[in-house]
Amino acid sequence: MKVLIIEDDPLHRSYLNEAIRAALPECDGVLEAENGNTGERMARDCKSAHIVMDLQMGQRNGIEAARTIWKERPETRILFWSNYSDEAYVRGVSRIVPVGAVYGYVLKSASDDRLKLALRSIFIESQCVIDREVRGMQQRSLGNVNGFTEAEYEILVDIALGLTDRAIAQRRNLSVRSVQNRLQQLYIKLGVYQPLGNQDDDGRFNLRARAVAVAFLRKLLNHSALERAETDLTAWLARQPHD
Amino acid sequence: MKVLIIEDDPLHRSYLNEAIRAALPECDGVLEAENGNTGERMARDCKSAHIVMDLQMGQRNGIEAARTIWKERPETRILFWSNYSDEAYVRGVSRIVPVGAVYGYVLKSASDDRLKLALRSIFIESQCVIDREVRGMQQRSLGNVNGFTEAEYEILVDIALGLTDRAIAQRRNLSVRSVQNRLQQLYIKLGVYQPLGNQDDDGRFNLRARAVAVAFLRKLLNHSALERAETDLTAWLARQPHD
DNA sequence: CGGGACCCTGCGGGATCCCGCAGAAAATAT
DNA sequence: ATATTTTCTGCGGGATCCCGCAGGGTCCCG
Repeated sequence: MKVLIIEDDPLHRSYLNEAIRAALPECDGVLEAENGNTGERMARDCKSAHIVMDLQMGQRNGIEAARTIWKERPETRILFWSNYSDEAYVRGVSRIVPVGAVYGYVLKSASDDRLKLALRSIFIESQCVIDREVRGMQQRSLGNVNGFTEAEYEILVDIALGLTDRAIAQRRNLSVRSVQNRLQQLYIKLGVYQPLGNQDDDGRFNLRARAVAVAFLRKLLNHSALERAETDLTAWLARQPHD
Repeated sequence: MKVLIIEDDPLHRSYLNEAIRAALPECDGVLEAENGNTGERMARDCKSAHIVMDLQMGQRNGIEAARTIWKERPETRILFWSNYSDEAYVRGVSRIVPVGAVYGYVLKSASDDRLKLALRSIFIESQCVIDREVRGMQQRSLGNVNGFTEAEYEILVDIALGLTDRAIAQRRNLSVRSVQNRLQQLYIKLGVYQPLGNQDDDGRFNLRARAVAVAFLRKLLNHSALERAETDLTAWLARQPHD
């Protein structure tokens, strides 16, 4: 059994290495990659079915890497070890995890023991381990009390990218009016909507831009989510016949 | 001589601690704080004039902390030790550094020796040390070849917050038309401007929203910059007589 | 002093956005 | 199968945005 570490911070990498050797004596080899690209390649080459990786790396995003790795071998077990529990990350992960896959999500702030326990649970006992904090957010997010539909999230990303209503309609196969309906939904859920009576702060905010701002502040969006969306968008634009 | 570490990652904290002891044998005490708030307090209490801190901490942003620390004692020497060289960070730092202050900015990816050298330069020899990569960005940014004016950056932040033209005009004491002029400048510099002939991708993008997206992708803006701007904004809103 | 470079400002118009209203279509419940 | 809810859609109008055009300041230079 081999374990692959994908993590760009050398300190964290060596810490992980040590933790893995301590927690998994049956492991006979720990490999290290310092970014998503080489991580993917090494996963492919050495057929390691056990991976620990950081989200948020400079070169190539952890989620991107995980997606392609899982696409090639869905039975791979991945433990995400991240600094943050941004909704953007959690959503990004749950979007790509294959059905029935074993994975984990623990925060770097977790204790030593917790990490080791997670390692054993996932790699030995085939059991998912999601950090309590992350799990809580997941519940809130998907259990639709104040959570965002896939449709709403999608349109949020679209306006964050700077698309017009018309472009979004085209992309999502909707009428312009429907796009605007969804936007209204979004504005309401983000608490940005302005009932007409409000004289105080009326007209101060451009709803569209404001929605993106609060989404960022709430960490519903973050840099890597935006980056991912941007590459998706350019791919779509390229496929598009020029009007 | 005492040194104060402000850094939320325990691994990095202990690494720093070790590096400081090794590089500065004349140092007779290393203190640690795990977020900006306690960092500020400790800086105030123990009158340490030598600080090493991370930007990007969960609790309270490094830049915020540095600002208040420098406001209280401008002669404090601060070494910023950060993962990234986002333009938003660099700009944020250079905005708050007092005239004549000694400070440094080195990336976490720098070698051991580089860090130790920086520590000695700043704390012993009173010399500023800016990482080459950061310095490069600073030049490009301020030497106005493709760099952004303070005015342009300001209006970028304003639209990122979701303000309307009118609100911006009010806030910055300008006419609406002037705001729009600056926006046009911004659009051009961000490479978002659409000359009218372009039939291909004409009308796909909402310039205002697109500008914000591009700024984020280029790391001209990031979460902490936005957060800072948001608190400034709410302060201004509170000061504002209701219409 | 006149010319030039720059920024601020008003005007006007076309494009876009925001959204209430109301009917059609689809999904869901009873 | 019918009722109810949800979603999609067109229409229309007011607000906002985007920006060309032109006039008015300020500052600098010859």
